[in-house]
Amino acid sequence: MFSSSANVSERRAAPPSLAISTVIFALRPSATSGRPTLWLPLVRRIREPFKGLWALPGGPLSHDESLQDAASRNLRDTTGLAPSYLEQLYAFGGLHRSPSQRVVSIVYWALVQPTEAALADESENVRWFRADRLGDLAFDHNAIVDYALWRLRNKLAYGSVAYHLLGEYFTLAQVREVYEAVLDRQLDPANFRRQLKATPEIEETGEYLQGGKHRPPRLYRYTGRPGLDPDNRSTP
Amino acid sequence: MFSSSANVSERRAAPPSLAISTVIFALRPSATSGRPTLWLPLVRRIREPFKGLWALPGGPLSHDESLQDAASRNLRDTTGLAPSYLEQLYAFGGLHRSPSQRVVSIVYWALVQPTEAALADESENVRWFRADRLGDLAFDHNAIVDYALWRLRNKLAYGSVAYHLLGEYFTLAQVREVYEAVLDRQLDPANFRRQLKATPEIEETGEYLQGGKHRPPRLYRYTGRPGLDPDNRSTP
DNA sequence: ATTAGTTTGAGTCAAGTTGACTATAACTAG
DNA sequence: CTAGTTATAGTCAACTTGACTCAAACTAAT
Repeated sequence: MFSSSANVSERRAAPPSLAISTVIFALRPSATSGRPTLWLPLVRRIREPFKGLWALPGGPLSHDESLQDAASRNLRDTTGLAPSYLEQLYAFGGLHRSPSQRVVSIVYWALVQPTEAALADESENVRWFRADRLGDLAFDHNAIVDYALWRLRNKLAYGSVAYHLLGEYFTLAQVREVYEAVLDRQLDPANFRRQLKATPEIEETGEYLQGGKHRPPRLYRYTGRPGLDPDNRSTP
Repeated sequence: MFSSSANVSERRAAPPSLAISTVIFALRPSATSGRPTLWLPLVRRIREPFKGLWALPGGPLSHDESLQDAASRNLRDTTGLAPSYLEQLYAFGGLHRSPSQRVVSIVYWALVQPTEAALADESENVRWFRADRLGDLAFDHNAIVDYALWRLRNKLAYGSVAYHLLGEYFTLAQVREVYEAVLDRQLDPANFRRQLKATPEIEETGEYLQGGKHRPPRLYRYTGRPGLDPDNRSTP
């Protein structure tokens, strides 16, 4: 370990250190509108640099775990959550990301289902924030979150990722609400439903969602595997 | 540095080491058909592990260069080339990628123009191979090349990347040949040309390519920036 | 000079997709 | 029983895509 007071020659001599961080997205009802919105958990820095500021959950890579396992553990340690989707985002390795020491961060992004997200740990030093109202984060973490959001929007348009923000059963309107929250624009209900019904990975169940105030919508299920990055390729 | 004979306890104690590698694509005429085909340069391993096998160009990350700079230097050192396109591919960090030591490799992929590629260094220990006929490579490099190919095909379909495999001026038929080489299927010339003419980043020049055996085709130019990953976002 | 061969480049047509919109069905709250 | 609201189906015009035809422009061979 290197202290934050490492001088220049120490810094030059040190090999770049390697860390894993994760951007964790979940849907929570907005405080104002009640509609689902994107939220993510951050942890407060308890030491320099950036002491007191909020940052992405992360930590060093231990020698006996893969990158994805490290991200997964990291997520469980800080929030108590198990992700329903986990993918590598990017390796950030700029020279001046941390003032004290050269750090290369391999960042993952994750989606968790709302049932899980509801029972997530929250404390003095772990808190959930709306993804569009984060304030200034430590290091380059604002840029990282921006990129993760861009990726999420992209994957969403591509098609396969929305369901991992929902539970096992969902209505087509709920899927549309996910799209509307993430893309931040309204979508035509009828046209959206037509597209979803055309994708074979969405299976109609016999069930209906009861207890609503209006006509009960049919429940659907997602059948289909995510993976296309190297770590997920072998599992069909 | 750790020797390949490091014992188990040394291995457990060592922090994972960090390396940069690059998958470099260029177009060269096929020996048989003469049509453009994808080729990439590999370097021969001169020490264990995998001594004698071919591997992707790569090396350690030095403390004073960014990840992208390291990939770029690495490319220049082994092949003498400057890339016209360079993007991060993935960070590979499986536990058993190297038998002797835990290595995390941040891999970039690059495209070089054929004029450059023609004067690339080639030697006993640096040689170009057809991307579809590589044989067994060192480490997990076959999987890495497969993933890079998958990414290339994807980006191609997305639209912006084909021109970086060509020179500054090109005919629409040359662009089609790039697509045919990378996607490995024939495309209808008339429909393909219609699509290209609809993309605003392709600009008609007044020039024609002379010296062909048939009707001289018009020359075009690509105007448009690549970047969408974090390292290239600020440059508009 | 003429013709055959080849590639460029424009256009047509049917099939499929998308966005805007209308209409009906099925439920709840009063 | 009625008004309000959401679910779900359907229509129609605009646009996109793939298969195909055809003329234009050049070279090479007769």
